[in-house]
This record gives sequence, structure tokens and C-alpha cells, in this order.
Amino acid sequence: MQSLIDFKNSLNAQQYDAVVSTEGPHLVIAGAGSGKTRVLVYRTAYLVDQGIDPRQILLLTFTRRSANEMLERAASILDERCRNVSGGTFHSFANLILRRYADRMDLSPHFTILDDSDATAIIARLRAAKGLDKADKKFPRKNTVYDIISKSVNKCTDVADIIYDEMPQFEPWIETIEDIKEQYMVQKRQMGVLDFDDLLISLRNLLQTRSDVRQALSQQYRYIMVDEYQDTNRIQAQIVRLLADVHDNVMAVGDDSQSIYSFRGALFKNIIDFPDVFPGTRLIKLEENYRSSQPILDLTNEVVSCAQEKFDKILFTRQEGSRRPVYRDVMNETAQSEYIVSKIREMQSRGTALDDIAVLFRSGWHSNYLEIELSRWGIPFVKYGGQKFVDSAHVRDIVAYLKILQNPSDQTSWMRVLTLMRGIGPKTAAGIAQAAAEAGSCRACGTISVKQASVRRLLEFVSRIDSRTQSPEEILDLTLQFYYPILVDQYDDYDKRGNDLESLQKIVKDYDLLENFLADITLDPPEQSVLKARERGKAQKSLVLSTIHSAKGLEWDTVFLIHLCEGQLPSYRAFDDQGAIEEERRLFYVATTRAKRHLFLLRPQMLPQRGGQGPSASPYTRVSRFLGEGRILDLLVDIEHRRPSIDERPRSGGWHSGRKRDMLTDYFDRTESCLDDW
DNA sequence: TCGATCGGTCATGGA
DNA sequence: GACCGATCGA
Repeated sequence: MQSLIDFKNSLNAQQYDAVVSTEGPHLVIAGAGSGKTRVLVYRTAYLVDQGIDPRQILLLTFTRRSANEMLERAASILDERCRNVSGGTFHSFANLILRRYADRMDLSPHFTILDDSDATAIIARLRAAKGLDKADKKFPRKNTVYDIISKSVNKCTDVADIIYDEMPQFEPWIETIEDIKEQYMVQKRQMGVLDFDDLLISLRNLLQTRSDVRQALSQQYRYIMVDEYQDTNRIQAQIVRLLADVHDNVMAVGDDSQSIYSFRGALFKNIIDFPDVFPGTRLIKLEENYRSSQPILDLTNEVVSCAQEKFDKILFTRQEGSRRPVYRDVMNETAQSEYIVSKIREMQSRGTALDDIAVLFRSGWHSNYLEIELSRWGIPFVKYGGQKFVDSAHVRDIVAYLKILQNPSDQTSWMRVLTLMRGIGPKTAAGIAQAAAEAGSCRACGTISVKQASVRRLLEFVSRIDSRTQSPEEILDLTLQFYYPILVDQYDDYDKRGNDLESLQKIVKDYDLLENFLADITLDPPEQSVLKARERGKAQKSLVLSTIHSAKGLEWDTVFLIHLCEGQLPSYRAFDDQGAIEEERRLFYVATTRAKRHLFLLRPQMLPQRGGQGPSASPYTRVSRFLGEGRILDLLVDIEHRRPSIDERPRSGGWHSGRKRDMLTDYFDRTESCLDDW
């Protein structure tokens, strides 16, 4: 068959090798910007072009967004058949398979998925039920408890191990926490709900224990590709192994230098172990960088070489370019924001499109000031990462109603919905939630007898809905009608919140099953600012603000990296753990490698104090250690600082190429002495 | 039993 | 800003 695509000339030798090697296990080590996405896209197209049924191809990625984008691109270079490829995250894949095989594993096919806040709400109740003594003042909070439990699950280890290793301050309560974990597991089972971790665990168990299912799935998915393999955890690696049971046709793609999810149990050792798990693995290395200019690449190579556990890998490029990355001290967040705005306006006037520029940061709140400044200047932006649209109270309220309608045993959602009512507290709510769960169906809820008229109305409402026959759109409309008076009663800014609920109505139109809508909103929550941007009109291009984590796999012409201070990047939470510092450095690496032509590194000299950081807390910051390592400073330039302004530099001094290191040392010393003075 | 209020403590990343 | 325990009046 003659292909319409010239694969050979669209790819370099290594990429081509990876694309046409369709049989047997392959490990692709792909440096940043080396065209790893391109390989996955072309390989998908190649397989389909070879006549392989797209439904036999499975593409597992880190976010749903990247899976969709890749399939879109594959479809655009080949044809529409590529859209039938199965693509998504491990979690969404698990969701799909578990519903299909629920009957084999003592699980309702209509299970609901717990998001973080549902999960921590359960923990909070269990925690409260323990009735902690006064001596237990320092018992971890619900989020921390959940964190410990989730980590122990993801790392396949004990609660005790996690606490000894990472949070020794909670040692006195190991047993209590283990106990809470136990009860948490039991409650989830009773409620017919799964949390994020359960999705993976249950899928693995299904594949492990049911050889018929394992073989059926392995036959179905003959060609498996896994993106971002360095960020998979142990369970995910096991799932891959089991899925490839009958054919070993797996291509894992990854870059150990970009592993940034160990907080979620990711194990970049999975990459190293891959050849052992899949004997006969062929290793393919992609080392030519197609993204960044040489000066930027020099910097990022230097960052990697400062890493403690490094694998020899130096990227090279043929991209010309002479502009070195810029380092700049700014007085505070306001100055930082003003600097970015002025630069952006300058670049825009030179013809750079707004969506070719990104501002990256370690934590969601780092961009707060900037967002205000951008709004003032009327510069449109979308923000990825941080607080999500679905995290707002009123959206969660609605989702709780829908979850009840989908799964009346979901007591957590009952609790939320019931306590919204005046005069109903935790005690009363728990009783009713219990009764509702026992009733077992929405219809049966109508027969529960209660005193409160408001609750009677709720139960009656629930009993009238049938989530199996009514459309999600219809159900949401009825729910909103019921909820609206409560919204007005609960929140004084109800009109603003009402707008969000309208966005929800727009999203729900795409679904014909409530359970799919609910699964998606939990597994792939829409970003608020993206929704807003969509409403503003598609033609409008927007600046991108993103956490570094959410920027993984993306690239921009110009990148600003902000808040480069000790305590921000690296996060102060990593200070006393070398392994965690290494991960922070990889974050720095991921951030700097996003830039194609222009990279700006910014550091505010002062940040508002955020309490709880000891008596030495001071508004003066110290520059991030990552800028002082190796030859990093020699690779940066501060062209703006030939004439330092009093405004921005409280003390005189400029950055000149020969003396940069000394200047930085001076800077450290001076900031130190400021600390002393404080 | 509910809900309002107050003071102390801590604050990352996201499927 | 949110979370948590404590307290108090209804």
C-alpha cells in the first residue's frame, strides 16, 4: 500500500526509527523539545496507515488535553480514522474499563468518583469521630491525613513508612492514621465510590486476578504507547505490563530529567526498569532539540548537569539565535508584574502573538498580582493550574446533587446537599444520608419520612429523577431550579455564581449519560479562565499563565519564569530533603526548556511575609539556589541593567558580564545582612 | 443539636 | 484565605 505521508522525510533518523518500529517493546528516551510528541503523533498515523484498526491502538498520556491534541494532529496528517484511537489518561482509561467489567469485581457499574474534597470530607468525619484529646492538638489535618493515605497507596507501602520517611512529626499517631485509612477504605466500598487511587488499583487488580479479562484487553489493545513514562507510578507500570500480556508491544516515551510528580508517587526508576520488565527492549534516544535556541539550550544543559543523579544526555540544536536568557532582579511583585506587562507590550508591537508568550511559576498564587495588572491593561490571559472552576463551592454543590442522582449510596454527597439546608447540621444530615443510602434508589428516597419540610422537598425532588432515562441536560436544569433558592440563601454574591452554573449548562450539552459527565468533570476538570476565554470569543488570542506542572509538554516563543526565590522555587517544603530539592531542580529544568527564543528569569527582592516560617521571617528574599550553581550565571545576561534605576535597585550595582558571580555573592551577603538587621 | 463567631495555625504540585 | 477547636446562645 502506498502511503500518502512521506514519513521518512518528515522525521529525523531516530524519530523515524521509533515511528516504524511497531512490534516489540521500545523505550524512547526523549530530551526536552526533541520531538517526542511528534513521534507519538506520527506513529499513531503510521499504524493506522498500515491498516491497523484504530481501536487496537491505545495511547496513554498524562492529561486528557494532550491525548486529544495528539489524536487531532494525527487525524490532520492522515485522516479521520485516527480519532477512533483509544486515548486518555490512565485514570480515564481505568474508569472506562472498570465500568465495563464492574460485574466481575463486586462493583456497581454506576460508581461515582470521589474528588479530593469529597475524600477529605470523609476523612474529616472519621477524624472528628475519633474525638481527639487536648494532647492531640497537633494531629494532622484532613488534607495531610489524606495525603499520607494516598501516598501509601501509590507507593505500595505502609502508612508507617510514609510517616517515618517524610513526616516524622506524626509518629505518635501512626496507629490512628492507619485506623482512619482502614475505615476510609470500608466507607468507600459501602458507598459505591472510588477515589483517584482506587481507579488505578482496581484496574490493576482486575487485570491481575482475571486472566480472561487480561487476555481480552491485551488482544484488544495490540499497540500500546505511554507518554511521560517518567511520571508513572508503580501501579501504572504494573498496568502497562499486564495490558501488554500477550504481545509486549509497548512503546514507553519519557525523559528522566523531567520527572516532577514524585509527590504523587511517580517513580522515574520505571524508565530504568523498563528493559528488565520487558526483555528484548530496544532503546531509542532522541537527542536533537528542535525547540530552543542555542543560548537557551546551553542554560538548560547546564541545569541538568547540576543534577545529582544525572544521566549523560546533552542536547544539541541547529537553531540559530544569539539572545541569552535574561536574568532580572525586581523590587517586588508589583515591579515584576509591571516588567512583564511592559515586555509583553514591546513584544506584541514587534509582532509576537499573545498566545506565543507564557508566564510560568511554581505555585498557583504566584500569579495573583500579575493577574490584576494584566486585567488593568486589558491583556487577555488564560490560567492553567491552581484553583479550578469545579472547586468553587456552588459548582461542588451542584455536582453533589448530580452524584446523588447517579448513585444514591454516595453519603458524602448527601451530607453536602443536606447541610446546605437551614437547620440541618452534621448530626441530622448523617441520619438522613444513612437512610437514603439504605433506600438504595432515588425513587425509594421518596418514602423516607422526615420532620423537616425542606428535606421532604429534597427527597421528593430526588425521587422524581431517573438518571438512566433522563438526559443530563434535563437533569441539570431541574437541579438548578431546585438549587437556585438555596444559592440565593447561602451566598451573597449569588448572581456572580449563577454565571458559573450557566457555563455548567453549556458543558453538559455534550453528554448523553450523566455518569460520563460526572466522570469527566472529576477526571478532567475544565479550567475557569479557559471557559471565560471561550465565552470572550475564539478569535481572541490570550497570554498563558501556568504552573510549571501544567506546562509540561508545551512550548512558547517567549517564557517568563517568575518568583525565582529560595522558598518559592525551590519550595521551602523541599528544604530539608535532598531528593525533594532534586525534584525542584527538575521543575526548574522543565520550566526553562519550554522557551523557544526568549527566556526571562525574574526574582522579586521582596515578597509579603507568609506566616509560619519561623521567627526569622522577613520580606527580603534570597535568589533561588538554582541560579547560583555551576556556570549558570555565565550563561545569563541582564541587558537591562546597564543603568540601574534607584527605584528598582535599592542599592547601586549593576550586572556586568565579568563580575556577575561576585555581584550575586554580594547580593546574598547583603540580603543576609538585611536578615540580621531585621 | 445547630449555627455563628472567634482565635490560633498553616499555606505546593494535580489525575 | 481555610481549617480546626472552643464556646455560647437559641
